[in-house]
Amino acid sequence: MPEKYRNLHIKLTPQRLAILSYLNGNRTHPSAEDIYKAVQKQYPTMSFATVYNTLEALKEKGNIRELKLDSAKKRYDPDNTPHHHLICVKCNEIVDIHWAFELSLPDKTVQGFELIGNHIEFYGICRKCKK
Amino acid sequence: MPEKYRNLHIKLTPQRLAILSYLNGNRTHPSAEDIYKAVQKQYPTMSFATVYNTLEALKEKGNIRELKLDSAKKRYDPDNTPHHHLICVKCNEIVDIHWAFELSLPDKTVQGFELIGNHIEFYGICRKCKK
DNA sequence: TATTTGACAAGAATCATTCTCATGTGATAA
DNA sequence: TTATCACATGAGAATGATTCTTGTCAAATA
Repeated sequence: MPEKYRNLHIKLTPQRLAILSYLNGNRTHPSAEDIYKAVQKQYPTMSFATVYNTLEALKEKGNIRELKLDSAKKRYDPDNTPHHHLICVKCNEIVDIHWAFELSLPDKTVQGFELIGNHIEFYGICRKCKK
Repeated sequence: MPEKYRNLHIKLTPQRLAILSYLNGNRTHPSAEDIYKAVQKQYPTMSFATVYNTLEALKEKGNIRELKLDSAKKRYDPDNTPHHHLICVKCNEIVDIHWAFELSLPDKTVQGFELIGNHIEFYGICRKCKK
């Protein structure tokens, strides 16, 4: 069992390990379907229920982030260090932006909200789609 | 016909005017269903097709923005001036943040993307949900 | 007037996601 | 060891937002 999964405190079944192994180091920000298809090669009986249940558990533990950048489907990011995203408006490719910004807000603009965090979406056209 | 709709260049039917009138000045970032319910009071035969068609047309003309902040459904913002959003992680209330930020990126981080724009999501807990 | 164009509305279709439920399995208690 | 419990799995049904289809209608134009 990889060191990084030690503190997950969820039952690590073979299916869950396969999902974790697919996510580990993955920079493609896969959807549930991407994960399902990939893991199904190894576990032909894998069901979407298991994929979604596992993603939900990982999300709760803070191991992955759910992205709303793609309006057609949720996508997941296994990199839980703070970072932002750049998305191609044509093909929906997502790349990570590891660059810090100072984003403080004047009190009067937050209307009594207790601020928790932020996330920047950059929009653009990727190299492939420009051609 | 209100001045601001002059340059829309779409056919302004009664149904569309009702939708525009509901959106005009609306700061609640309504979903398609919110719009449907509101306009249905005036036009009982209103259908979702008309709501979605109209929203699509308005989006194309740059009159409204489609928001992806709420993963359960698309929400629409009739304010087309540049601004960011603050969303309550509990009730999904969205408020506008009219505050400008300098968000330039070093070339090496954009991986050949042609940058178009950006949008910041601030997360927090609203006054009501804090109680 | 005849024709064309595009909007409307009802409902069907699609599709991502969630739910249900029967079954299985590993851990723990007796 | 055996019984019980908690929870994961998987097949498929259900849900619900959005999109599509199709027939009808009305305004605009020739």
